[in-house]
Amino acid sequence: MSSHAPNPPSLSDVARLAGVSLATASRAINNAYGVSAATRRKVLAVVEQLDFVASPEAERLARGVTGRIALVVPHIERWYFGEMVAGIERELSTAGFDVLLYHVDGPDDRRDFFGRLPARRKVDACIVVAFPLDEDERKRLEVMGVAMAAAGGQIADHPFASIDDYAAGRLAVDHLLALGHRRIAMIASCEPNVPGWPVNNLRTRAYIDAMQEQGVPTDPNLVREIEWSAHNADRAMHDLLTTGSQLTAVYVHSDELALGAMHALRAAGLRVPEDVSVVGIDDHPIAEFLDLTTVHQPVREQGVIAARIVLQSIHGENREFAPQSVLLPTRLVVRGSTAKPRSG
Amino acid sequence: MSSHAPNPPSLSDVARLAGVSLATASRAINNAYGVSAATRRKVLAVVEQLDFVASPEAERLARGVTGRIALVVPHIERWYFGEMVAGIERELSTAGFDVLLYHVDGPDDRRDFFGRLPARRKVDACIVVAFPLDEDERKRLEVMGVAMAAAGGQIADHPFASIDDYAAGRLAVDHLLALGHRRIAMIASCEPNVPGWPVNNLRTRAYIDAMQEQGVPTDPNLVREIEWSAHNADRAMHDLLTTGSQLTAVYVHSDELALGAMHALRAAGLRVPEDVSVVGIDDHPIAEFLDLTTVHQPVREQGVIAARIVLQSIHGENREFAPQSVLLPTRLVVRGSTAKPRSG
DNA sequence: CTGTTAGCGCCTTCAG
DNA sequence: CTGAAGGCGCTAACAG
Repeated sequence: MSSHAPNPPSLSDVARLAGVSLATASRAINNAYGVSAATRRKVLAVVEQLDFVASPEAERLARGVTGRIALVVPHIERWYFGEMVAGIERELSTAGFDVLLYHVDGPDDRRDFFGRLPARRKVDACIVVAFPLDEDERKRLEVMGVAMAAAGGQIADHPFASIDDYAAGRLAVDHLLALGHRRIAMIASCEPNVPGWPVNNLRTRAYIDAMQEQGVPTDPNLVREIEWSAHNADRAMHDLLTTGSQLTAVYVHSDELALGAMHALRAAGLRVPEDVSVVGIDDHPIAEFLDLTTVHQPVREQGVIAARIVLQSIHGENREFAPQSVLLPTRLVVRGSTAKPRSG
Repeated sequence: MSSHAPNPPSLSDVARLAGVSLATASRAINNAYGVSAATRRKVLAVVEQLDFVASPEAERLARGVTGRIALVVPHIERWYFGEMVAGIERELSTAGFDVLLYHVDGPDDRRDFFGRLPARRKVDACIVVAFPLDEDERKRLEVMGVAMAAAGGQIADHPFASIDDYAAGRLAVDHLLALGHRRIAMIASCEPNVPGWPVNNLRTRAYIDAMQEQGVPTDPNLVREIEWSAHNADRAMHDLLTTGSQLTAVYVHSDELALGAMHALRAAGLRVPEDVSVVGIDDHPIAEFLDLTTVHQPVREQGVIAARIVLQSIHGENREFAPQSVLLPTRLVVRGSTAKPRSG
């Protein structure tokens, strides 16, 4: 409990004060076999007294592992990502690992991160959160040469924890269809510069399939693709409305985008759900207070599982043993933003 | 670009292949003085070829610094905290530091973190984000013996970057008062178990002072203190309404709480701002879409400045040189949730 | 300008 | 059960 401004006590201090050798002190502290109970007690007493903590640098240099795991995450200010990080951090720190945070947001960050790979040689594993990577970026990650997992997404053939975005999308669109809607618009989000990101494809394909299965022709005039932001969703909704497409419902790729869409609806003097039904995806905490019908996904859990996956592959490195990927379930949460179409 | 599964190349590999000594290789790589251009080129070529990266453990063991900074943050899933982290991370990584993330949420996390101090000996400095600490926790933090700064709050006499919560509160309440409101309710948030946390005091005191200056008696029936959550705000608003306190406006300590309050208002069949005006604090991204009048605070900037503060104190450790704390400005953002009182 | 020599603080055979 | 000695990979004087 004493504050040591000058030099932290070293193992040799402990050894000297306890009257044993360095080796013995080390063994006692690490609970290794072959130390008498009395000796260990003596050493630990000194540790306590000196408030000794081993230098991780030295410890790890000698041992050859870092005890750290890199967490690569974009948009950390958004609920989804923060929630994911919360789950991951808890699991990792409980397992005794430290989390090295790499926030990769804009294209510059991105180029910098994958170019320099600042986490290289600093971690035992790496978790990438819902991050669409291009081919080059994936290759760069591999040169880190450590275990890897994806949370809320999928990267090459690495193990992952995520949801089935297609199923989630179907839940939302099928709900609208079941209510009797036919003129259903979609506001789809797409990552800039990464056209192939699966999430979008799947949530979009769910829409297309669901409509077709009901024999409803999908009308390009009812679809808008935007870069993720409530502003863009607001504008897209406004656009959809003025284009005069006679929609009775709108399926939005996420709740925060739905917020933007609802704003545009209100601005246009339309009521939800009387005039237009709205359904989102995520079950973001605000959804409840917006009375928004949405598809719930367990976010924190995805983080927890991704963390367990890398922990597993760190520990089982030697044996041939591939961790299992996990797809978590989603469920429709019906609130007040959806209803039967007026003229339905 | 080659992936090295077996053993990463070491400095001695580089030295051998370049035909120089370890020391020279090290100097060439670290841009130290006293290396001929030709030699350096040769060494760097080998570095490139081998895709060599120095072992941070060894580097730091030898150098005596860690190149890491601890970030202690609660509630990372909330916008405010995520935004703060984004600002801090960017600044630190640009300066070449790695960020060790410690998410401290519930009481258990808390006890664990301050008990074990997992960051001890692992970092050169520590940034604490808007975290109310009790006396014991602050003392524990000191034993880490490194530079420290607070972002969005204040800790003992450490330098900090935050806003003037009193001024922010005044901006909100004075606005309501100026519109003619007199029956103004307040929904105040308080951290559990930390009654003395300044933020709440200041935002609350702003309310009290503002009312008194206008000669409006503050009525305890118009005030509710809750633990931070939109749910609690919802309930508090409901309670305020049913208590029959004849309020015409409500001042809420933050935008996310205002969302809950607005939900209760809507549920009660009341309209904003026709029946009740609502004002929040933060200028959370959703505020715009809720058409919520609020007080803007620069969150990311607070993070950036806190980061600069610790960087400064790391570099200026030797000289007597205390970094300056910073109070960032806030401003009222008037939207559609506030208006003159009906009977005003 | 470059090579040699000690450590940095701890873990880990290998003897005793 | 315990001590002595070497080494993890790199940096930093100190000589040449």
